[in-house]
Amino acid sequence: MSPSSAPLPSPARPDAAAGTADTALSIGLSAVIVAVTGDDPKVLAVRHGGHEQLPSGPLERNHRTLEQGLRSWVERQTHQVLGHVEQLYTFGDRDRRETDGEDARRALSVAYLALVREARPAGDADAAWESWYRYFPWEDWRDGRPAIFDAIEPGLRAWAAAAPNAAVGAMRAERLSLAFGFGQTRDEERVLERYELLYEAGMVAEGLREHGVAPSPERPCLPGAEMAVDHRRMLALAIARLRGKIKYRPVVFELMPPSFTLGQLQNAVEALSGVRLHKQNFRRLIEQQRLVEETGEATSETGGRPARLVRFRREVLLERPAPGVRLPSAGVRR
Amino acid sequence: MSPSSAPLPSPARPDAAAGTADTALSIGLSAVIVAVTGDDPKVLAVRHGGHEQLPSGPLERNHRTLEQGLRSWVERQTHQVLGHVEQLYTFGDRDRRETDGEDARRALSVAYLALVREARPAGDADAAWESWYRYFPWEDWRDGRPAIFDAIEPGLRAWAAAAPNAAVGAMRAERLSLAFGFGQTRDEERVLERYELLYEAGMVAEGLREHGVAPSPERPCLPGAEMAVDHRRMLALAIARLRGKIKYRPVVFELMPPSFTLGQLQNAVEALSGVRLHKQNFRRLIEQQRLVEETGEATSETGGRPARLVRFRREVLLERPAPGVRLPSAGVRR
DNA sequence: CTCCCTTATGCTCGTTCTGAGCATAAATGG
DNA sequence: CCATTTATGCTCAGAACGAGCATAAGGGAG
Repeated sequence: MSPSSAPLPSPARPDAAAGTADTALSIGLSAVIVAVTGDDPKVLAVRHGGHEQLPSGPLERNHRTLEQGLRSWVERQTHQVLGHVEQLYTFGDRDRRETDGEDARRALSVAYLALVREARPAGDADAAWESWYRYFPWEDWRDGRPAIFDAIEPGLRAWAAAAPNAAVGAMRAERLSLAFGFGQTRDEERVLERYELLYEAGMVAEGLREHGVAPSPERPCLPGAEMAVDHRRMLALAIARLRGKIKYRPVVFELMPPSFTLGQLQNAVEALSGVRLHKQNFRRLIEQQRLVEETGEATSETGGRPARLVRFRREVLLERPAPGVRLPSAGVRR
Repeated sequence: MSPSSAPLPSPARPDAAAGTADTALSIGLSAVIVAVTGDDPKVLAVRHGGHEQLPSGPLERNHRTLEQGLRSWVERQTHQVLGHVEQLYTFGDRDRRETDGEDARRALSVAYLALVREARPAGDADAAWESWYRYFPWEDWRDGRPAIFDAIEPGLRAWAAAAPNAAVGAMRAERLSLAFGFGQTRDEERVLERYELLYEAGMVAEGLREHGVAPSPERPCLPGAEMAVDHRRMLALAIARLRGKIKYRPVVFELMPPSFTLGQLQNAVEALSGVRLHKQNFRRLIEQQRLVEETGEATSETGGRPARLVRFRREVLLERPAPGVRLPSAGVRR
C-alpha cells in the first residue's frame, strides 16, 4: 500500500489525551499443535527448563506474517511442519511480562491452533506429544464422570461459599453452574471457562503461582500437569475452539490419515470432544451428509470384522454450507 | 472463523535473513461496534481525514489490558460506552505499516467486536452510525439477490479465467464457488472470504490501493464505501463472526432493548444475517427454546395488531448448553 | 362505520432428523 | 467350533423443521 493514500488509523483527536505509546514490548507467538493417535488427542509440548510449554518464540523482523513466524519457530523447535493453522487469541495483559519493575516489557502473545495429520516421533528430544487430558483430566468424560470431580466439585463450592459477599457468591455459583453444569447439562465446549474457574479458585498450580495462595484441604490443588506462564490457558482455549468447530466445519479430517475407517473417525471425534457417541447414529450422520467416500479397500487392523476404508469427500465443502460432525449423542455405552 | 489462510497478496520483499527481534512496532486497537436500529445493522464509523475508519488507537503503557485500552480509545473518540466485547483477530503482516524503508515499523493490530444496545446519536461529530451494508452491498439478501451481483459475478469469473495457469484458475473457481455459492447454496457467514476474493480480484477500492491495478470494464470497482487501511476487512470479519455466533449463542439479545416484540427480534436477526426468515417458524423456535418470557405488556407501535412485549430469559443460559437463534429458513416472503 | 392494509398469533401437516435399540456379519484367538 | 470384538444394516417413535392456512386486532382511507 502506498503510504500517502493509506494513512494508518490514528486517533481522531490525537491531542485529546496523554499516554505514551508502549514501545517496550515483545510479541510472542505460541502454537497449540494438535494430532490424534488412536484414542488420544495429542498436543506437542516442549520441555524446557522448569515447566512444559508450547512451542513458541518471539516475532522477528524477518517474519513476513505472524503465521509465518509461528511456522518458523515451530519447525525450529520441533521439526514439525504445520498444516492447517488458525489464530486463536492474543493475550496482552500488562501484568503478563517477563520482568517486574519500571522498565517492564509488556509481553503480548498471539496464540495459534494447528492441526497435523500424524504424531511423528517429534524430532527434537525436548519436544514430545502428550495427551491433552494429562493437563485437563477433568475434560475426559469418555468413561463417564471422571473421578477427579470428587475433588473438584466440593472445592469449587467451597470457593463460591467463601465469597466476600452474597452478590459475588451468587455470581460465582452461577458461573460454576454455567461452566460445569452441576445438576443440569454439561457443555463440553466450555473448557476455558472451567479452567479459569479452577484458576481463580486456586485449584490449579498456575493460579497459586499467580496469587501466592496456598492450597487448602477444601480446595486442593488438582492433579493435571501444569505448564509455563499461561500456556495451559492457551491449550484450554484451543480445545474449546476445536470442540466447537468440529461440529460445523469438517476439521476432524485435517487430523485423519488419507484413508481411515468410520470407527477410527469416531475415535478421533470422541477423543477431541471427550464424550462417547452412539456408533450407529454417528455413521448414519457421516454417511448421509456424504462427508466420506469409499476407497474400495478394507482393513482388519481394527480388531473384529474388517472395516471399509473411506476418505474425506472434499467436494462436500462446495455442496453444503456448514458440513461438520454434529455429535449425535452421548452415553457411555456404544 | 478466521481469515482464510491465503493472505492478501502483498509485494514480495527481499528477505534479509537476520533474526533480530522486532522492536520497532506499534500495537493498534480497533473496534467494530455494532448496534441494530429497526431494520438496519449499524456500525460506528469515524470520519477522519480521507477515509472512514473504525474507532481505534494505539495500545498505551497505562492500559492494563488490551480490552481496556480499546474501551478507553472508543470512549475518547465516540463517547460510546461498550457492553459485550470480544476479540476478533490480530493482524500483523509486515507490510502493514506506516512507512517504507529500513526503519519501517510493523503495525500489529488487534481487532475487537463490540455489541451495544442502542444507537445513540454518536456524541462526537466525527463519529456516525452507518448501515454495514453501505460497505458490503452484496451481503444484504433480505430482498433477494442484490442487483450488484450482475457486476460481481461476471467480474469474478473473468478474474478466475484470467489466472496465469490452469491450476490457479481451478483454485480460484473453487474459492468463488465456496464463497459465493454460485449455482449451489450460499453461506451467509462467508463474508470475509467474499471480501477477500473481491479484494484480490481488484474489485474493491482497497485492492486497487494495494496493487495499483486499474479497474477494467470486466472487473469494475464495485459500489460500496471504502475504509482506511484494512478496516473494511475487519468489518467483514466481524460480520462473519456475528452471523455465525448468533446461531449458537444468544448474542442478539445484547443488541435488543430490555423489552421488545418478537417481530423486532426477527428484524434484528434478519438485519444481521442478511436473509429473511419464515415468521411463524421463527417465533416457534424462540418460544419453544424458551429464550424469552412475557413482560405482560404490549405495544402497537409496530403497525398492525399490537404485539406482546417480551424480554430475554437469562436463565436459559444455565439450562441449555448452546441456546441460539438457529435460522429456521429463508425465502423472501414472510 | 366499514373496508382494507398491516402485523401478530395460532395451528396443522407432511418430511426430515435424532435418539435408542435390535439384529446380523465377519474377522480373531482360544 | 465358540466366544469375543468390531462393523454394518435396519427399525421405530418422538422431536424438529419447512411451508402454509387461518384468524385476530390494530390504524387509516373512504
